[in-house]
Amino acid sequence: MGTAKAKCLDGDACQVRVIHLDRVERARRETVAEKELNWLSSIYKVLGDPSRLKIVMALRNVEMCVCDLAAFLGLTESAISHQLRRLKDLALVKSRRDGQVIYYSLDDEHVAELLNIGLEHVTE
Amino acid sequence: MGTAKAKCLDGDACQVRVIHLDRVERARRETVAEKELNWLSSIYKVLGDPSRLKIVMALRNVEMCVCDLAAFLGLTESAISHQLRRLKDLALVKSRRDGQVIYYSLDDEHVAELLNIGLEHVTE
DNA sequence: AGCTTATCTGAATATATGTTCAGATATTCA
DNA sequence: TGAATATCTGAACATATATTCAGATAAGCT
Repeated sequence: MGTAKAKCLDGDACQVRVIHLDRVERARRETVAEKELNWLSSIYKVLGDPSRLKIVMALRNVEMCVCDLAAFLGLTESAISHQLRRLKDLALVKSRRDGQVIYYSLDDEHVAELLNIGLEHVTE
Repeated sequence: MGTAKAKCLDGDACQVRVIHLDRVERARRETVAEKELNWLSSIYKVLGDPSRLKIVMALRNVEMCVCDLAAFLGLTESAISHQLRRLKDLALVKSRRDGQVIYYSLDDEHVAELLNIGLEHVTE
């Protein structure tokens, strides 16, 4: 460790500079699988929009339908529907039909926990 | 509750349709403060990019410098630097200078916890 | 002081994304 | 069946964003 001179990777081309080869190799060994990492990042990304986050935060407490959420957020029902689909595609939200009305709620305990940890961080 | 007829909000204009006024009002009462919600969503957003998530995942285990991370991710050092600044602005990552080298690591226990909960969700 | 290394910065570009609009689908009730 | 309600869908547009490139800053070494 310390200030080892730059080393090369990737065989011939050799354009990559590395100071701590051991750390890079360790990171490579212990890295999360690409597939899971992409999945996880898409989950964070979907929560990384104020409208969607407001939706899931509301759904922590009450089951709601599209037009309730539209009234709550002050957005078009169409906009809400688009966002709910993204949340549903990632299995953060589930839906239940009762007649013409479709009720949305959180899909999973993990989701609520993810939100709670985040809230803790933000509210100290 | 049930199938109450559409009601109006926002006074005169009356363009907002609501099925469950009680739920909307409850959501309004229990909602997270706008400021904290925006902050939290920006934290999720910054983790919602595969490159940045890979960076913080690596930093869970080892302190690393810019060019180590560049080698690990296969990206330009400039790109890494840009991303590290975003992570630092949100206090997810902190830095420590040792000579010419600047070492980056996670700033907070909450961050690691946030990542671990996410990983649990993704890896079952 | 110069030279090298490590990191940062700002402009530029190509891509992704949130919302709106207009219209389609699905369900209920008369 | 037809009308009304609730939700969905796809195109379009304006905005945000990740990366690259060229050059700037900061620290160590001779």
